[in-house]
Amino acid sequence: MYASRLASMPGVAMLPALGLPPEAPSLDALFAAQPTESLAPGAALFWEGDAADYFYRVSEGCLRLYRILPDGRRAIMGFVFGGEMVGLSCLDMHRYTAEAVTAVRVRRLSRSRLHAMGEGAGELQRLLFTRLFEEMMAAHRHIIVLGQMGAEERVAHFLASAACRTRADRKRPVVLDLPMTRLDIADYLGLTIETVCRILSKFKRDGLIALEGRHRVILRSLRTLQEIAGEPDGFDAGDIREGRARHLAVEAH
Amino acid sequence: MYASRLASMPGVAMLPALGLPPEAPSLDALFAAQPTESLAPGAALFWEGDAADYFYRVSEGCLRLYRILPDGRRAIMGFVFGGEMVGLSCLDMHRYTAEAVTAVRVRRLSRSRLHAMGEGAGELQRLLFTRLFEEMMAAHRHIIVLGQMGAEERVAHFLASAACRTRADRKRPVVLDLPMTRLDIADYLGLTIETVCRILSKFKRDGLIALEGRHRVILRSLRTLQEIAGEPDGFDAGDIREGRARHLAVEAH
DNA sequence: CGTTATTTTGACCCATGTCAATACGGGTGG
DNA sequence: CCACCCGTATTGACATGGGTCAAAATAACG
Repeated sequence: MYASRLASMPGVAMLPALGLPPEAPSLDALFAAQPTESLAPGAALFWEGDAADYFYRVSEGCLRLYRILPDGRRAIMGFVFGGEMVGLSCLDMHRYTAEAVTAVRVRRLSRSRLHAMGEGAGELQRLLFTRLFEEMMAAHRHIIVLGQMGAEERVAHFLASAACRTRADRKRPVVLDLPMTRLDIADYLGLTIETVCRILSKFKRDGLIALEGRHRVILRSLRTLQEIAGEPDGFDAGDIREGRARHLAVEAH
Repeated sequence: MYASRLASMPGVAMLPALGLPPEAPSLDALFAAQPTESLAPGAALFWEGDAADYFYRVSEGCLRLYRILPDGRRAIMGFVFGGEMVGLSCLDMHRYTAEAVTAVRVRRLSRSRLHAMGEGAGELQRLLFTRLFEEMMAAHRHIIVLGQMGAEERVAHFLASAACRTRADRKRPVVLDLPMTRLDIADYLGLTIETVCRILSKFKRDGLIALEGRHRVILRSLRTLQEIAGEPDGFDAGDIREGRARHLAVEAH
């Protein structure tokens, strides 16, 4: 289970060390100095249990992050797209497997090396902390989706938040390319393939989306999807709606 | 909604600054230098949306961490018991409300001040990172529980992991004091009160637990509960069991 | 084009949620 | 110390969302 590592596994390239402008050692700049590695679809970037010696920045493609439970079920913790980072949220070893959904291009950064040069640079620490908090927020959102939302809400939320990641403006037809399979989506949302399909079909019938092939979804009404999802995220709704709130005090008497 | 803060809100006591042994500025030591504050049951330590100026160490009692969704549902993200910390996992403002379940005693530490002195002390940074990772791991566990496990598994997992937190040895009768209500448990596990009750009753019928009053649970067979929960946590089971694994390749042919 | 994996749809069933009644427990005032 | 009360918990009857099983349709790939 710990076999089949990276296709290419070049030694860590020399960092330009302190040759970078010390005032802005942006992570991006550090990554840019690293060689690019490639992963074929289905290949693993790292396995759950591997030593977490590096973290990564995906420049192109899509990864799925998952754990396999003892009885074989698979829980997908998240997806990573081009421009995003993976591998920070663990101390000593990876807590999940990262596997290429599509062909992927990544650059890696040595954790220990970064740590060493980071000692001085509070700036870097700050960046890492921030990234970590973002992951934490994502985890919290996921917990809420899985713990409180019904199937329809979950799928709507999935589509809506995918749309956000593309920075698509809230205006008309957002074209999404979802590279993962229905099973991936199901394992991510804690549903079954069939349920995901049925709900996508329903959204289609209702004119909320259009499906083109297996991986292209056109959101005809992101607004409506967001409503179904119960607001993309927290805020903007200070008013309590309908009634599913057993913990609220009884109405005025 | 942003009202009713702490009962007592003393200014941040002077830190012994660098008077502490610089080689071991343990967080506990820092906390110990802070005055203790008290919270009555139901009182909030902080609210979702509050500026995250401090973090806290609970010396006694139990807190629930939750978010209220726009439609009034409540998602409990976790519970905090004596000896544990809260309030780290956010950058600028708290992502959930922390509310006392029982009477609580806490000490607070100024985030900015700690940050200032932390610049030099890589040791401290390291401690915070570690705590953060632990929270991350807890979040991941929670995601798996909510996404993949059935009601019975969820409750078993809840009991088993509560038992672990008390550091009770795996040997016979573990006596748990669960200060939260059934509703709290339900909102934490993504279930309803009724389901939680029914499953507890079933466990009782099956001789796995005994209930004493509303808050005391005696685990007669932690082992069995852990099995129901599908292993307390990941490992130790390299073998794949029964069949709920659609993503596994078809059996040999 | 044919072959195979993925997706979609349908029929059916079960685990949980919902609604409603009852029982318990823990505090209060007599 | 006992009787009463109210919030919490438990139990039951029933409804239903979503899972399961099975078949058909569609896409991807050689």
